[in-house]
Amino acid sequence: MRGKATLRDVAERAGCSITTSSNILQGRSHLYKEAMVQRVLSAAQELGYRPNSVARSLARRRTATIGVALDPHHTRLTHNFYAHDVLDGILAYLEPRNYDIRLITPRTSDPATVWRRIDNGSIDGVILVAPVMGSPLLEWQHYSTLPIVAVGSTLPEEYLLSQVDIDNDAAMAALTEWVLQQGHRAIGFIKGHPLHWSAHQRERAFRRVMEQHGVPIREEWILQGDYGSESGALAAEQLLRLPERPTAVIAANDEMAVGVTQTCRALEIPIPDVLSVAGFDDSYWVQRMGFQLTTVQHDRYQVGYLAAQILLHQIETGETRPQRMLLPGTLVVRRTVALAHALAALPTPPTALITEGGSRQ
Amino acid sequence: MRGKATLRDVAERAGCSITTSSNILQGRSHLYKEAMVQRVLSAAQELGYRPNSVARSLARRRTATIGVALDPHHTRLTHNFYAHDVLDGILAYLEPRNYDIRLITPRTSDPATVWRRIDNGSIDGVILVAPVMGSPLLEWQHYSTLPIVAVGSTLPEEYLLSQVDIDNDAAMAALTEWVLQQGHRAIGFIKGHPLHWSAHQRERAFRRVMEQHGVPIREEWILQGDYGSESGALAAEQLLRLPERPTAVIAANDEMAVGVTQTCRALEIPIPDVLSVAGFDDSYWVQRMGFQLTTVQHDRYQVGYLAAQILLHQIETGETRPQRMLLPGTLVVRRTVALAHALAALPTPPTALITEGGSRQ
DNA sequence: TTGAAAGCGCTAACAT
DNA sequence: ATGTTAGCGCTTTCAA
Repeated sequence: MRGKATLRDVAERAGCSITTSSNILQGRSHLYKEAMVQRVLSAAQELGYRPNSVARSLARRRTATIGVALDPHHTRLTHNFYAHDVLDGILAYLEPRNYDIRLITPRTSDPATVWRRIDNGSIDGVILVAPVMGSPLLEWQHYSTLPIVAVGSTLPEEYLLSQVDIDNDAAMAALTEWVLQQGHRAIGFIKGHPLHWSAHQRERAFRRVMEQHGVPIREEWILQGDYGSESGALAAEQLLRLPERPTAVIAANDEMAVGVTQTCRALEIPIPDVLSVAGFDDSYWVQRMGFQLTTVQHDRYQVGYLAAQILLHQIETGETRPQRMLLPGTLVVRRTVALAHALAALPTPPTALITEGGSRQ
Repeated sequence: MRGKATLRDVAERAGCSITTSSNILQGRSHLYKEAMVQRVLSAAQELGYRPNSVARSLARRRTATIGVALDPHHTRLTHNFYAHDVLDGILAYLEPRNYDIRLITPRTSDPATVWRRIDNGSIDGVILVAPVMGSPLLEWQHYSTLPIVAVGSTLPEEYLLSQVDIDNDAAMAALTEWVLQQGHRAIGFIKGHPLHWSAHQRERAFRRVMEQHGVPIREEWILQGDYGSESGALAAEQLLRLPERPTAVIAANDEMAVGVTQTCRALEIPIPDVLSVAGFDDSYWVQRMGFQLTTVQHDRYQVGYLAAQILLHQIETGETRPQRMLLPGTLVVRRTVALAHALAALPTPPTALITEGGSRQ
């Protein structure tokens, strides 16, 4: 019985038409006499009636479901903390609005296949999570007319997509500025995964600020990483073997920064006394595990939340002109970046800033 | 045009009936003449036809979608690494079978509301992820007849649910055995969150093994935690303030074990020289962040994978008798548990065992 | 105030 | 080898 009563059953029991039941159960009871309303309501109650959302979707041509598509490049959700925060934000926005989420994790790179799965009539719109360069997700133009919002990758305009992301450029610029303000001039940089736009944006910001301050960039101190901690550890090994070492290194994300600290521990190079290390992202687990990493914090939850909001707006209004939204980051000063030895006191840190744990020892 | 061609359009263009198109596009082309097949196929191709999955679901009374319901107790996916692994496993099983996933994250504790969202005709079955004691997810009996599999919580039989989980009891027993074998007799224990069945199961296993070995349990060394690292840190503080301290402490999960190491660092208590610490779960991030924690590893991915498999089996066969499947863990010996001072060489470790990093220094 | 009827796009018996 | 027909369970004009 339960879970299978249909509108027709309710109508029969209440002694009215299906239309009437439908209307009343959808809240249009002002059209009917109080008695009718009661009959329908209690019939539904007694039968444990619950509308079949599939039938409803078909009739309404609206599914109240949005898709969340993860880039096939990120094969495992587990290892993709970015997605977790974003998903949380998306869920937080959608849940109270009675939208459901369909998780789509294509395992192929063929856009036709990918988009056949995404746009098959079961969702009203889709959020693309951190599409990398060459992602099939970005080839939507030939395959779908669904409202789309991309998050976690600031894409070139030509993709014609609404986007919400953190402001990689501004945040990395601020971080670099700050490291410079601490008196460092010999600064290394570990780049992120080359298929991620963010990696390039972060690197570019670093370079620009260095140039603006007239600080020379030593190319041998710029190393390739892939956002994984091992790559950070490896890069650090290379870096620290060099005859001339930097006094500080900025990693394009926290995980690589942790890799650097691991190498330093192995090599007995004290942080920050001999080498200052800065990360980027303020990753939950890094923070959680007690690393006192100086980094930049972002509200990725908010990224998801806003993306969902924009998407729903697009769905509901039909207004689908691409818009881009970049959220600012916040410098988080902890303990892994020290004043450079040579120089003494310098102007105090910039505006937006969190200081934790007091002293920068 | 794209995305909106219907079966009817295809039929018209191919000059045949809707049935014919439907049959051919579903792969029943052996029924038809080659010419017909070609006409339909190319008509579909030209129109960019893609079946509407909502309509198909309604007609077939099958959605090819399964729900993954997260316990409302775990408000944020971000902080719930358990769910990540399990989700990965679920996705890995379902993706190639063309099943989709609907993520359901109820924010209320009212079972009627929760189940109205879950069982609304849009899914063929549901996986309950780590339901805690008192979870609305467990009140399915009055609200749903859907096939259900619970993962991440080994529930009492009376819930009449199929379950897949790690074998908390056996794994904690093995870990405790091993700590005992290292010569420790003064062993503390930090309990997990009291609403999790796993917390009780782990504690019980610890106690049982201690008793079996005739090692007295000191209740002041058994502390309450909540699976969070702060709770581990706090518990350690209490523990280490005691006049008599244990030589080893087992935390009911890795995160709390990390908390313990943090307290130890602050108090300058060397691990494992003065205090041995063991964790449980072999969490990805803990491992990743370079903690050399001795712990127990579980294949949570496999838990998800199997759960999906069992669920699909139930859906496809109608066979819904509850079954329980517990996966064994593996001891992972790293560096945070040392031989107890008093005692020298003891019998070598038990069977299933991974040794990493060589020496247990 | 209520109900009849058409239809959402597809599937699947059951003809022919 | 192909088509007719009757739904799936609901929404929504439109008429009464």
